[in-house]
Amino acid sequence: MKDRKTVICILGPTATGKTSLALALSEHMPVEVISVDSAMVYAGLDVGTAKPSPDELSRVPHHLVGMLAPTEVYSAADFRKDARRLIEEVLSRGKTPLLVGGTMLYFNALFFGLDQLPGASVEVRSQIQAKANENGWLSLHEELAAVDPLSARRIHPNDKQRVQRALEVFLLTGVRLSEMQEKALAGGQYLSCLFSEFDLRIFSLELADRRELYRRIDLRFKSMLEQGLVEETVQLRQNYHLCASMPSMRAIGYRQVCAYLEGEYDYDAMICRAQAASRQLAKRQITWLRGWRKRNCLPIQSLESGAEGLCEFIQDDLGLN
RNA sequence: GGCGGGGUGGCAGAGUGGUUAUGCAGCGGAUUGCAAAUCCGUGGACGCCGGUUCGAUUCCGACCUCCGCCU
Repeated sequence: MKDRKTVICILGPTATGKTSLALALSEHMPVEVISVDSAMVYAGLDVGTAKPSPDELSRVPHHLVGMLAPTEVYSAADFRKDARRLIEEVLSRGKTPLLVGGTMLYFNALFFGLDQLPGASVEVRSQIQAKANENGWLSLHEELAAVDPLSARRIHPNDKQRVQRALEVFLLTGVRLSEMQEKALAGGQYLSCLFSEFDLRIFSLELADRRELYRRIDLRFKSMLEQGLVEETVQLRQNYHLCASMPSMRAIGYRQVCAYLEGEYDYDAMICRAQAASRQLAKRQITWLRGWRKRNCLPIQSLESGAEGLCEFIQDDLGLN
Protein backbone atom coordinates (compact mmCIF):
# COMPACT_ATOMS: atom_id res chain seq x y z
CA MET A 1 0.00 0.00 0.00
CA LYS A 2 2.80 2.39 0.94
CA ASP A 3 4.64 1.80 -2.30
CA ARG A 4 1.97 3.25 -4.52
CA LYS A 5 3.41 6.27 -6.27
CA THR A 6 1.72 9.63 -5.94
CA VAL A 7 0.02 11.14 -8.95
CA ILE A 8 -1.45 14.61 -8.61
CA CYS A 9 -4.46 15.78 -10.56
CA ILE A 10 -5.64 19.35 -10.78
CA LEU A 11 -9.00 19.75 -12.38
CA GLY A 12 -11.88 22.17 -12.44
CA PRO A 13 -14.06 24.19 -14.74
CA THR A 14 -12.62 26.47 -17.36
CA ALA A 15 -11.14 29.79 -16.27
CA THR A 16 -10.38 28.85 -12.68
CA GLY A 17 -6.63 29.11 -12.90
CA LYS A 18 -5.59 25.47 -13.16
CA THR A 19 -2.63 26.25 -15.34
CA SER A 20 -1.19 28.93 -13.10
CA LEU A 21 -1.69 26.74 -10.06
CA ALA A 22 0.22 23.95 -11.78
CA LEU A 23 3.06 26.31 -12.63
CA ALA A 24 3.18 27.58 -9.08
CA LEU A 25 3.20 24.07 -7.70
CA SER A 26 6.08 23.16 -9.98
CA GLU A 27 8.18 25.74 -8.15
CA HIS A 28 7.75 23.78 -4.94
CA MET A 29 8.27 20.22 -6.02
CA PRO A 30 9.74 18.21 -8.89
CA VAL A 31 6.87 17.59 -11.25
CA GLU A 32 6.15 17.20 -14.94
CA VAL A 33 2.86 18.44 -16.25
CA ILE A 34 0.62 16.16 -18.27
CA SER A 35 -2.09 18.24 -19.85
CA VAL A 36 -5.62 16.86 -19.81
CA ASP A 37 -7.10 19.13 -22.39
CA SER A 38 -8.66 18.19 -25.71
CA ALA A 39 -7.92 21.57 -27.27
CA MET A 40 -4.42 22.27 -25.99
CA VAL A 41 -3.18 19.20 -27.83
CA TYR A 42 -3.26 21.25 -31.02
CA ALA A 43 -0.35 23.31 -32.23
CA GLY A 44 -1.28 26.84 -33.16
CA LEU A 45 -4.33 26.99 -30.93
CA ASP A 46 -2.63 29.10 -28.31
CA VAL A 47 -4.63 32.17 -27.38
CA GLY A 48 -8.03 30.50 -27.53
CA THR A 49 -7.01 27.56 -25.38
CA ALA A 50 -5.20 29.75 -22.85
CA LYS A 51 -2.13 27.66 -23.43
CA PRO A 52 0.86 28.42 -21.19
CA SER A 53 3.36 30.74 -22.85
CA PRO A 54 6.49 29.30 -24.49
CA ASP A 55 8.44 30.60 -21.53
CA GLU A 56 6.17 28.84 -19.06
CA LEU A 57 6.26 25.68 -21.13
CA SER A 58 10.03 25.68 -21.06
CA ARG A 59 10.20 26.21 -17.33
CA VAL A 60 8.53 22.89 -16.52
CA PRO A 61 8.28 19.87 -18.78
CA HIS A 62 4.79 19.78 -20.31
CA HIS A 63 3.27 16.84 -22.15
CA LEU A 64 0.34 16.56 -24.54
CA VAL A 65 0.44 20.23 -25.39
CA GLY A 66 0.59 21.35 -29.00
CA MET A 67 1.76 18.02 -30.36
CA LEU A 68 -0.91 17.65 -33.04
CA ALA A 69 -1.74 19.58 -36.20
CA PRO A 70 -5.19 21.22 -36.08
CA THR A 71 -6.31 18.91 -38.84
CA GLU A 72 -5.80 15.84 -36.71
CA VAL A 73 -8.19 13.98 -34.46
CA TYR A 74 -7.46 12.88 -30.92
CA SER A 75 -9.62 10.82 -28.62
CA ALA A 76 -10.19 9.80 -25.05
CA ALA A 77 -8.60 6.46 -25.84
CA ASP A 78 -5.57 8.13 -27.35
CA PHE A 79 -5.30 10.30 -24.30
CA ARG A 80 -5.59 7.40 -21.92
CA LYS A 81 -2.84 5.49 -23.66
CA ASP A 82 -0.55 8.52 -23.86
CA ALA A 83 -1.21 9.59 -20.30
CA ARG A 84 -0.54 6.16 -18.83
CA ARG A 85 2.71 5.95 -20.71
CA LEU A 86 3.71 9.43 -19.61
CA ILE A 87 2.86 8.77 -15.98
CA GLU A 88 5.28 5.85 -15.97
CA GLU A 89 7.93 7.87 -17.75
CA VAL A 90 7.72 10.78 -15.36
CA LEU A 91 7.85 8.46 -12.36
CA SER A 92 10.86 6.71 -13.78
CA ARG A 93 12.61 10.08 -13.80
CA GLY A 94 11.92 10.35 -10.11
CA LYS A 95 9.39 13.11 -10.55
CA THR A 96 5.72 13.43 -9.76
CA PRO A 97 3.21 13.40 -12.61
CA LEU A 98 0.95 16.44 -12.41
CA LEU A 99 -2.18 15.98 -14.49
CA VAL A 100 -3.82 19.30 -15.19
CA GLY A 101 -6.84 20.12 -17.25
CA GLY A 102 -10.55 20.40 -17.76
CA THR A 103 -11.43 17.66 -20.22
CA MET A 104 -13.40 15.55 -17.83
CA LEU A 105 -14.03 12.69 -20.22
CA TYR A 106 -10.27 12.26 -20.48
CA PHE A 107 -9.94 12.19 -16.72
CA ASN A 108 -12.81 9.74 -16.56
CA ALA A 109 -11.23 7.45 -19.12
CA LEU A 110 -7.96 7.62 -17.26
CA PHE A 111 -9.43 7.10 -13.79
CA PHE A 112 -11.85 4.32 -14.62
CA GLY A 113 -10.59 2.90 -17.87
CA LEU A 114 -12.26 2.12 -21.16
CA ASP A 115 -13.72 -1.04 -22.58
CA GLN A 116 -11.92 -2.93 -25.29
CA LEU A 117 -13.59 -1.38 -28.32
CA PRO A 118 -12.50 -0.74 -31.88
CA GLY A 119 -11.09 2.67 -32.64
CA ALA A 120 -12.75 5.19 -34.89
CA SER A 121 -12.78 4.57 -38.60
CA VAL A 122 -12.87 7.53 -40.92
CA GLU A 123 -14.31 5.43 -43.74
CA VAL A 124 -17.12 3.92 -41.71
CA ARG A 125 -17.99 7.25 -40.21
CA SER A 126 -18.25 8.95 -43.55
CA GLN A 127 -20.38 6.05 -44.79
CA ILE A 128 -22.75 6.57 -41.89
CA GLN A 129 -22.70 10.32 -42.36
CA ALA A 130 -23.58 9.92 -46.02
CA LYS A 131 -26.54 7.77 -45.10
CA ALA A 132 -27.62 10.31 -42.54
CA ASN A 133 -27.48 13.08 -45.11
CA GLU A 134 -29.79 11.05 -47.29
CA ASN A 135 -32.28 9.58 -44.86
CA GLY A 136 -31.78 11.52 -41.65
CA TRP A 137 -30.37 10.41 -38.33
CA LEU A 138 -33.67 9.04 -37.15
CA SER A 139 -33.53 6.31 -39.75
CA LEU A 140 -30.03 5.45 -38.58
CA HIS A 141 -31.32 5.13 -35.05
CA GLU A 142 -33.90 2.71 -36.39
CA GLU A 143 -31.13 0.85 -38.11
CA LEU A 144 -29.29 0.67 -34.81
CA ALA A 145 -32.43 -0.56 -33.10
CA ALA A 146 -32.54 -3.42 -35.57
CA VAL A 147 -28.99 -4.63 -34.90
CA ASP A 148 -28.43 -3.47 -31.32
CA PRO A 149 -31.72 -2.81 -29.52
CA LEU A 150 -30.04 -2.35 -26.17
CA SER A 151 -27.81 0.46 -27.35
CA ALA A 152 -30.67 1.98 -29.31
CA ARG A 153 -32.74 2.13 -26.19
CA ARG A 154 -29.94 3.78 -24.26
CA ILE A 155 -29.01 6.30 -26.93
CA HIS A 156 -31.43 9.09 -27.72
CA PRO A 157 -32.47 9.19 -31.42
CA ASN A 158 -31.29 12.79 -31.67
CA ASP A 159 -27.85 12.02 -30.33
CA LYS A 160 -26.21 11.58 -33.70
CA GLN A 161 -22.70 11.25 -32.37
CA ARG A 162 -23.54 8.27 -30.21
CA VAL A 163 -25.84 6.70 -32.78
CA GLN A 164 -22.97 6.92 -35.21
CA ARG A 165 -20.51 5.41 -32.79
CA ALA A 166 -22.73 2.47 -31.86
CA LEU A 167 -23.37 1.78 -35.52
CA GLU A 168 -19.69 2.12 -36.27
CA VAL A 169 -18.75 -0.47 -33.68
CA PHE A 170 -21.22 -2.94 -35.13
CA LEU A 171 -20.21 -2.33 -38.75
CA LEU A 172 -16.55 -2.66 -37.86
CA THR A 173 -16.75 -5.84 -35.80
CA GLY A 174 -20.14 -7.40 -36.39
CA VAL A 175 -20.56 -7.36 -32.63
CA ARG A 176 -23.03 -5.18 -30.81
CA LEU A 177 -21.63 -2.32 -28.76
CA SER A 178 -23.93 -3.25 -25.88
CA GLU A 179 -22.61 -6.80 -25.98
CA MET A 180 -18.99 -5.69 -25.89
CA GLN A 181 -19.67 -3.45 -22.96
CA GLU A 182 -21.50 -6.13 -21.03
CA LYS A 183 -18.73 -8.64 -21.60
CA ALA A 184 -16.13 -6.16 -20.52
CA LEU A 185 -18.04 -5.43 -17.34
CA ALA A 186 -18.36 -9.13 -16.58
CA GLY A 187 -14.67 -9.60 -17.30
CA GLY A 188 -13.77 -6.89 -14.85
CA GLN A 189 -11.87 -4.88 -17.42
CA TYR A 190 -13.67 -1.75 -16.45
CA LEU A 191 -12.52 -2.17 -12.87
CA SER A 192 -8.85 -1.80 -13.70
CA CYS A 193 -8.92 1.80 -12.67
CA LEU A 194 -6.05 4.06 -11.78
CA PHE A 195 -6.96 4.30 -8.11
CA SER A 196 -5.64 0.85 -7.34
CA GLU A 197 -2.36 1.48 -9.10
CA PHE A 198 -1.41 4.89 -7.81
CA ASP A 199 -1.88 7.16 -4.87
CA LEU A 200 -4.16 9.49 -6.78
CA ARG A 201 -4.61 12.94 -5.33
CA ILE A 202 -7.39 14.79 -7.02
CA PHE A 203 -7.63 18.51 -6.38
CA SER A 204 -10.57 20.35 -7.75
CA LEU A 205 -10.76 24.09 -8.22
CA GLU A 206 -14.35 25.04 -7.58
CA LEU A 207 -15.89 28.40 -6.90
CA ALA A 208 -18.79 28.61 -4.53
CA ASP A 209 -20.27 31.47 -6.49
CA ARG A 210 -21.20 30.66 -10.05
CA ARG A 211 -21.61 34.33 -10.88
CA GLU A 212 -17.99 34.89 -10.04
CA LEU A 213 -16.97 32.05 -12.34
CA TYR A 214 -19.07 33.44 -15.16
CA ARG A 215 -17.65 36.88 -14.63
CA ARG A 216 -14.18 35.41 -15.04
CA ILE A 217 -15.20 33.50 -18.13
CA ASP A 218 -16.63 36.60 -19.79
CA LEU A 219 -13.56 38.65 -18.99
CA ARG A 220 -11.23 35.98 -20.15
CA PHE A 221 -12.80 35.73 -23.55
CA LYS A 222 -12.50 39.46 -24.03
CA SER A 223 -8.88 39.30 -23.07
CA MET A 224 -8.34 36.49 -25.58
CA LEU A 225 -9.68 38.81 -28.27
CA GLU A 226 -7.27 41.49 -27.11
CA GLN A 227 -4.48 38.96 -27.33
CA GLY A 228 -5.35 38.30 -30.95
CA LEU A 229 -7.72 35.37 -31.07
CA VAL A 230 -9.26 36.53 -34.35
CA GLU A 231 -5.85 36.99 -35.93
CA GLU A 232 -4.75 33.61 -34.67
CA THR A 233 -7.81 31.99 -36.22
CA VAL A 234 -7.25 33.75 -39.54
CA GLN A 235 -3.67 32.54 -39.48
CA LEU A 236 -4.70 28.97 -38.76
CA ARG A 237 -7.16 29.02 -41.62
CA GLN A 238 -4.40 30.20 -43.90
CA ASN A 239 -1.91 27.63 -42.75
CA TYR A 240 -4.11 24.58 -42.75
CA HIS A 241 -6.97 23.24 -44.75
CA LEU A 242 -9.48 23.41 -41.94
CA CYS A 243 -13.17 22.83 -41.89
CA ALA A 244 -15.78 23.47 -39.27
CA SER A 245 -16.32 19.80 -38.50
CA MET A 246 -12.76 19.22 -37.28
CA PRO A 247 -12.39 18.87 -33.53
CA SER A 248 -9.89 21.73 -33.37
CA MET A 249 -12.31 24.10 -35.03
CA ARG A 250 -15.17 23.01 -32.84
CA ALA A 251 -13.30 24.30 -29.84
CA ILE A 252 -14.91 27.23 -28.10
CA GLY A 253 -13.72 30.54 -29.43
CA TYR A 254 -12.40 29.21 -32.72
CA ARG A 255 -15.81 27.94 -33.66
CA GLN A 256 -17.47 31.30 -33.06
CA VAL A 257 -14.67 33.31 -34.61
CA CYS A 258 -14.91 31.14 -37.74
CA ALA A 259 -18.63 31.75 -37.95
CA TYR A 260 -17.99 35.45 -37.52
CA LEU A 261 -15.38 35.40 -40.27
CA GLU A 262 -17.86 33.58 -42.50
CA GLY A 263 -20.35 36.36 -41.86
CA GLU A 264 -22.81 34.23 -39.92
CA TYR A 265 -23.10 36.89 -37.27
CA ASP A 266 -21.44 40.13 -36.22
CA TYR A 267 -18.58 40.76 -33.83
CA ASP A 268 -20.71 41.40 -30.74
CA ALA A 269 -22.84 38.34 -31.36
CA MET A 270 -19.66 36.33 -31.70
CA ILE A 271 -18.55 37.50 -28.28
CA CYS A 272 -21.87 36.66 -26.66
CA ARG A 273 -21.99 33.23 -28.21
CA ALA A 274 -18.46 32.34 -27.31
CA GLN A 275 -19.00 33.45 -23.74
CA ALA A 276 -22.23 31.50 -23.50
CA ALA A 277 -20.52 28.42 -24.91
CA SER A 278 -17.81 28.73 -22.26
CA ARG A 279 -20.36 29.06 -19.49
CA GLN A 280 -22.12 25.95 -20.74
CA LEU A 281 -18.84 24.11 -20.88
CA ALA A 282 -18.17 25.08 -17.29
CA LYS A 283 -21.59 23.79 -16.30
CA ARG A 284 -20.95 20.43 -17.93
CA GLN A 285 -17.56 20.24 -16.26
CA ILE A 286 -19.18 20.90 -12.91
CA THR A 287 -21.66 18.10 -13.55
CA TRP A 288 -18.77 15.69 -14.08
CA LEU A 289 -17.06 16.92 -10.93
CA ARG A 290 -20.13 16.43 -8.77
CA GLY A 291 -20.04 12.76 -9.70
CA TRP A 292 -16.52 12.22 -8.39
CA ARG A 293 -16.68 11.86 -4.65
CA LYS A 294 -12.94 11.29 -4.30
CA ARG A 295 -12.14 14.82 -5.31
CA ASN A 296 -10.63 17.21 -2.86
CA CYS A 297 -12.11 20.66 -3.27
CA LEU A 298 -9.55 23.38 -2.91
CA PRO A 299 -10.73 26.11 -0.60
CA ILE A 300 -10.97 29.01 -2.97
CA GLN A 301 -12.30 32.23 -1.63
CA SER A 302 -11.04 34.32 -4.45
CA LEU A 303 -8.80 33.15 -7.22
CA GLU A 304 -7.14 36.53 -7.28
CA SER A 305 -5.46 35.66 -4.01
CA GLY A 306 -2.94 33.68 -6.02
CA ALA A 307 -1.85 30.12 -6.24
CA GLU A 308 0.61 30.12 -3.35
CA GLY A 309 -1.97 29.39 -0.71
CA LEU A 310 -3.33 26.54 -2.73
CA CYS A 311 0.13 25.12 -3.15
CA GLU A 312 0.52 25.04 0.59
CA PHE A 313 -2.81 23.33 0.93
CA ILE A 314 -1.82 20.70 -1.59
CA GLN A 315 1.55 20.14 0.04
CA ASP A 316 -0.09 19.78 3.43
CA ASP A 317 -2.41 17.22 1.97
CA LEU A 318 0.51 15.33 0.49
CA GLY A 319 2.27 15.41 3.86
CA LEU A 320 5.25 17.34 2.56
CA ASN A 321 5.16 20.11 5.12
C1' G B 1 -48.81 69.76 -29.62
C1' G B 2 -50.90 66.49 -33.95
C1' C B 3 -50.85 61.75 -36.61
C1' G B 4 -49.30 56.71 -36.94
C1' G B 5 -47.08 52.28 -34.92
C1' G B 6 -45.55 49.50 -30.58
C1' G B 7 -45.29 47.91 -25.40
C1' U B 8 -45.44 39.78 -24.22
C1' G B 9 -40.85 35.68 -19.24
C1' G B 10 -33.26 37.79 -18.70
C1' C B 11 -33.20 38.75 -24.34
C1' A B 12 -35.38 37.98 -29.28
C1' G B 13 -40.07 37.03 -31.23
C1' A B 14 -45.28 34.63 -32.69
C1' G B 15 -50.17 34.31 -31.16
C1' U B 16 -55.12 33.58 -28.99
C1' G B 17 -61.84 35.68 -25.64
C1' G B 18 -61.12 30.25 -21.85
C1' U B 19 -56.37 24.77 -22.84
C1' U B 20 -48.88 28.81 -20.53
C1' A B 21 -45.93 29.02 -29.55
C1' U B 22 -40.87 29.10 -30.39
C1' G B 23 -35.60 30.38 -30.29
C1' C B 24 -31.45 32.06 -27.26
C1' A B 25 -29.62 32.55 -22.34
C1' G B 26 -30.25 30.39 -17.27
C1' C B 27 -30.85 25.84 -14.27
C1' G B 28 -30.52 20.24 -13.67
C1' G B 29 -28.81 15.74 -16.00
C1' A B 30 -26.48 12.20 -19.41
C1' U B 31 -21.55 11.28 -20.83
C1' U B 32 -16.59 4.57 -22.70
C1' G B 33 -12.05 6.21 -29.42
C1' C B 34 -14.87 14.01 -32.23
C1' A B 35 -15.95 15.57 -25.53
C1' A B 36 -14.14 23.08 -25.57
C1' A B 37 -18.15 17.55 -28.58
C1' U B 38 -23.13 15.45 -28.84
C1' C B 39 -27.61 15.13 -26.51
C1' C B 40 -31.86 15.02 -22.78
C1' G B 41 -35.04 17.51 -19.16
C1' U B 42 -36.82 22.28 -17.08
C1' G B 43 -39.00 27.13 -14.12
C1' G B 44 -40.55 31.88 -15.78
C1' A B 45 -44.84 36.57 -19.39
C1' C B 46 -48.40 39.17 -21.46
C1' G B 47 -46.91 48.22 -19.36
C1' C B 48 -50.73 50.53 -15.78
C1' C B 49 -55.95 51.59 -14.34
C1' G B 50 -60.93 50.95 -15.37
C1' G B 51 -64.93 48.81 -18.51
C1' U B 52 -67.48 44.82 -21.52
C1' U B 53 -67.82 39.47 -20.44
C1' C B 54 -69.38 33.60 -16.94
C1' G B 55 -64.05 34.49 -18.23
C1' A B 56 -59.70 38.94 -20.62
C1' U B 57 -52.71 38.68 -22.46
C1' U B 58 -56.38 38.84 -26.38
C1' C B 59 -62.25 43.52 -27.17
C1' C B 60 -63.22 48.98 -25.53
C1' G B 61 -61.50 53.58 -22.98
C1' A B 62 -58.08 56.51 -20.16
C1' C B 63 -53.11 56.79 -18.53
C1' C B 64 -47.77 55.84 -18.70
C1' U B 65 -43.87 54.81 -22.00
C1' C B 66 -41.03 53.82 -26.53
C1' C B 67 -40.33 54.64 -31.88
C1' G B 68 -41.31 57.20 -36.47
C1' C B 69 -43.47 61.25 -39.17
C1' C B 70 -45.56 66.22 -39.01
C1' U B 71 -46.00 71.22 -36.77
